[in-house]
Amino acid sequence: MSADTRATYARIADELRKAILSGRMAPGDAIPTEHELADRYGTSRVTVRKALNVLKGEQLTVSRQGKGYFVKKPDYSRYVMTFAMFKPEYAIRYASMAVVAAPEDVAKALGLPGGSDVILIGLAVLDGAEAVASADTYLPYVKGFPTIESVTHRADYPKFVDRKLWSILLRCELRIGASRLDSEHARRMACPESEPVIFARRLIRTDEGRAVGYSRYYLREGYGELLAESGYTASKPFGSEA
Amino acid sequence: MSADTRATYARIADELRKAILSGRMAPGDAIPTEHELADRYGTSRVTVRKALNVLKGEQLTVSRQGKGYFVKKPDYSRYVMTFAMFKPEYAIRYASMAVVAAPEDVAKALGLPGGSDVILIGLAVLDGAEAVASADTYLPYVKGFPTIESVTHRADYPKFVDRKLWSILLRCELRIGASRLDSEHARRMACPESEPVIFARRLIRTDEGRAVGYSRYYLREGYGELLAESGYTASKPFGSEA
DNA sequence: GAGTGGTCTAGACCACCTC
DNA sequence: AGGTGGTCTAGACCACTCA
Repeated sequence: MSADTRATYARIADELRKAILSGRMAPGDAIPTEHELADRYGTSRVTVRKALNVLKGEQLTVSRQGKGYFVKKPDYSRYVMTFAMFKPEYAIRYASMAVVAAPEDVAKALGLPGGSDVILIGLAVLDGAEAVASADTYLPYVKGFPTIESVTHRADYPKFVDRKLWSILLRCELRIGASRLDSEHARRMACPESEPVIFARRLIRTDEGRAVGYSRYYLREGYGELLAESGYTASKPFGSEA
Repeated sequence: MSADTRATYARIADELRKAILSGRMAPGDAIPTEHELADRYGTSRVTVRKALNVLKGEQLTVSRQGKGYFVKKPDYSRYVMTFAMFKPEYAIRYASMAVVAAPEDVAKALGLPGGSDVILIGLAVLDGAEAVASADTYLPYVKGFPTIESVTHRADYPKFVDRKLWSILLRCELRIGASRLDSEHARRMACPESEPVIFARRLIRTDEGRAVGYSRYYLREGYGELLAESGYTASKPFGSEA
């Protein structure tokens, strides 16, 4: 009786979503067929499909041709994490900026012959006066391409990358481990050596697999924790609306 | 001239995707209008919309009503990570299983009064003979609900949760830091004390925010690294197909 | 063969943006 | 006012599954 301004597909999706999230429909359960939902809501099959696709985008359902739609089993082992390294509240102090011979692990990660020239950008992340993180970024040294100067104007390396220098299709791999702080980075951050830190390495590659950047990160306790989220909330940011 | 068995919308999506990923269309660029694409491919607007929604689900485009579709700026600071703790190639050895008074951090995380009874499940993860990880899981002790016995039959806690004991709507938060191994867990894993480890804490909550589980994880170097991925590949698992 | 989801059409009207 | 995307219809045919 009340004026319902919402779209029909959104109403259908809302009611099904509520039934799933409340547990009224459990993982594996069949969802009413498209025809039945179309009849029940007095709408067309296309509209019902749109509602069901919204739920599919939210990772709540799956469909199998010839069988039907089913409530999906959630995957609590998949997490969404944000890692930007340079939080806005922190400052950056450059420690080194040079063309150097690539260390062995760097050459291997970047797929370069041992000892190739690479650009090294070393920096510390400061929370006030205290250094809470340290990073070494290595870029393949290609004449005339990403110059040191262009990099220095973009403290945040991935943002620099976004500026169409490379195509949109980049993939980042982040490997997270724990380590003791070595003497070089302890000195850079002026903190006790052998302190336990998060040791993360990020490899940036193009879609063809060519490595275009490699970074080592050392995160002290003061930097904060890496926060990852799973479950329904995690799927939302990637979900489609239609 | 060749028989094209693919669906029309898939072909349109493929060509647009290629244009975006190759850099031919850059972030911020406008995508041809629905009408233009419909004309160009000799198909209906509905089919074109389906193709565009596929790309939207892949996080490659955004649409703004009244304006058009645009190539989206990628977000390389969002990562997708898998963390299941119990890899199939590893074995599990239980170290303790008891009802205990909740330690302070556990009580706080679970939102219980200090000293409340909680179920503690301590275990080590074994790679052959060597312990590579250790976990302490705490569950609120509710009479007759998740009993110790039911938990022991499900080494993997989230899987146990999936069995409809709680609704599908759970959220996991994983906080990742680095720490030194304390004496208790060093003893449990029979390894040197003060070894640097990944120290992760996972909090599981219902959609209403009620905490239903809290775990502390200690991951040694031998456990392996946590791998997180970003970029186009990362958005795929969550993308919608329509 | 009956029922299911997957694809597709040729229109329609609305909401929003820009000029 | 004209163009854009957002919603929706009432059908159609195809591909797949299962009895």
